[in-house]
Amino acid sequence: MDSRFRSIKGMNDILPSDSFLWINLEKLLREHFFMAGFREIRTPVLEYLELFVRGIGEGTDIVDKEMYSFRDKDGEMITLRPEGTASVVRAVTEHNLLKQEGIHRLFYLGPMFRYERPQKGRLRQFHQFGAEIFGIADGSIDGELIYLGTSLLLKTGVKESDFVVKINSLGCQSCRKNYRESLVGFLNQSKESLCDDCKRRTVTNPLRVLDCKNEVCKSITEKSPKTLDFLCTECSAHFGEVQSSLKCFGVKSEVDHRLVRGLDYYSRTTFEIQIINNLLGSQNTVIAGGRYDSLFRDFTGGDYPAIGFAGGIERLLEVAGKDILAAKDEFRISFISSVGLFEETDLRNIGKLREAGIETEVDLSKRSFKAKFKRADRIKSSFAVIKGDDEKNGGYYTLKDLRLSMNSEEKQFRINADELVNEILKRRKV
RNA sequence: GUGAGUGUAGCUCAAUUUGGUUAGAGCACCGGACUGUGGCUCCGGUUGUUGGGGGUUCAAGUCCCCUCACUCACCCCA
Repeated sequence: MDSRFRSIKGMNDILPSDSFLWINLEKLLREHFFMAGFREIRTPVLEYLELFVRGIGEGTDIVDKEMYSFRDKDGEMITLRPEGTASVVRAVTEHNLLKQEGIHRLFYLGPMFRYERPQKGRLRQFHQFGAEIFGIADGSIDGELIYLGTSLLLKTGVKESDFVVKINSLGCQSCRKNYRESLVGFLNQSKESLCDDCKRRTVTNPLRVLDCKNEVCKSITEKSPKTLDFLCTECSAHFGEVQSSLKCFGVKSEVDHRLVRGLDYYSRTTFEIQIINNLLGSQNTVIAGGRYDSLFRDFTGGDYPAIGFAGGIERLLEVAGKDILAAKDEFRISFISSVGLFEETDLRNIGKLREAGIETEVDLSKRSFKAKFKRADRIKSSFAVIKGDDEKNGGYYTLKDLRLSMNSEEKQFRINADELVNEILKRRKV
C-alpha cells in the first residue's frame, strides 16, 4: 500500500509461501503426462494475431474482446496467447512433426493471457496445462484422454466425490449444421421469453443459448432439440466408442446436452470436469476440452484428427490437497557466529555443507546470539553450527541439534570442521 | 463492459444501537528476565496520512459526494 508500484490488475505474484506448491504441482503434472507417453512442447508466449483469429474463431469472446494484441515495432500485429492449442498445432504443422517423428502426444504448461474482469478462479495472467493427441480419430482415445484428466485430479488429492465428468458430442460439420437450423427454429418459437443476451445469441451463436444461466432460458432449453439426436451414423458410432471407452477406464460420466463450449474449433466430443464441492465458486470447471478434427485442415489443408484438453493451474491449486503438494524433507541448518568472527575457513566449510546437499543459512546480522537462535528456530533449522570466541580459540565448532528437547544429552557438543558434513548427514535421518 | 460488497498496524480483526476527547487487541517483530543458546512463561517496546480527495459539523474511522484498489457475481471461460 505504501509501495509506489503495483502489479497489473489480474496479474499476481506467486510468493515464496506458495511457489513450492506450484513447483510440486508442475512436477506432478510432468510426471503424469510423461508416464502416458506425452512429451512437453514449449511454444512462445507471443504469436501473430492471425493465428488465434483463425484458430479460435472470429465471433468468439476470446478473439473479439479478451486478447492482448498490439503492434510490434515492425508493424505486425502480435498477441499474448489466450490459450495453448492454436500454438501447439501451429508448431506441429510448422515443423511437420507428425510426418517426421510420428509424435502423437504433446503436453504444455505455462501462462496464458485474457483481458477479463478478475474474479475467483479467473485472472488476466493465468496458467494452464494442456494435453493434445494427434492423428487418431478413434473414440477410445477420447476416453483415454478424459481418463488422463480424472486420474490427474485424483493424484492431486481431489476426491472422486468432488468432481463430475460431463460429456457431449457436437457431431461433424454437417450434423452441426442440421442441428443448428433445428435449434434456431425451436428458439424462435419462444423468442419473447428469452433473456436479451439469448435473443442476440439466437442469431449470432445459437448453441450458446444452451448454457445460459438465466432460469427462464434454462427451462425453455430444457425441451430444446439435442445435438445427439442430430448425429450422423459415423458421429453417433463415435460417441458410442467414447462412452464404452470411458467405462473401460472406470470413469463415471454424464451426458450434458448443454455442453457446447465456446471455441469454434470443436467437433464431435466435448467434455468438462467440474468441481462440485464449492471450492471454486462460480468458475468450477477445472479441465475442459474436446475434439478438433477440422483445425489442421484450416491450418494446412491436410486432415489430421486431434483431441485435447486444457486445465487451469490456479483452479487446480484451489482444490488440490495441500498436504500432497507440500514441501517434503525440509532439512536445513543455521550457521551462527558472534559478530566479526567469520573467517575464510568458515566460508569454505559452509560451501562444503552446501555441496553435500545440506541447505545452510548463514546469519550475518549484527544481532545477538539469542536473536540468531530465535531465527534458526523460526525457519525450522534442524541444526545450528556455532562459532563464538571459545570455538575460535579452540579451533572447533559447536554443533547443536535443535530438534532435540532441552534436556537431551546428545543435544550439543564440540566437533572438528572436517567431521561436520559426515556428522550432520549421519544425524539427518535420526 | 454491467452489478453488488469491502477498504483501520506487516497479518487477522475491534472501536459501544444514533458522529464525541490520545484509534485498540491478538499474532508477528525488537529488547529484557537468562552478561554465548531457540522452543514454554513473564515483563516492556515499536508499528497507523483509518485507501486517496473534497464536503457537512463545534467535532468524522463513523454521515454525504467523487476517485482508486481489492473481492464476488454477470458476460465468457481453464
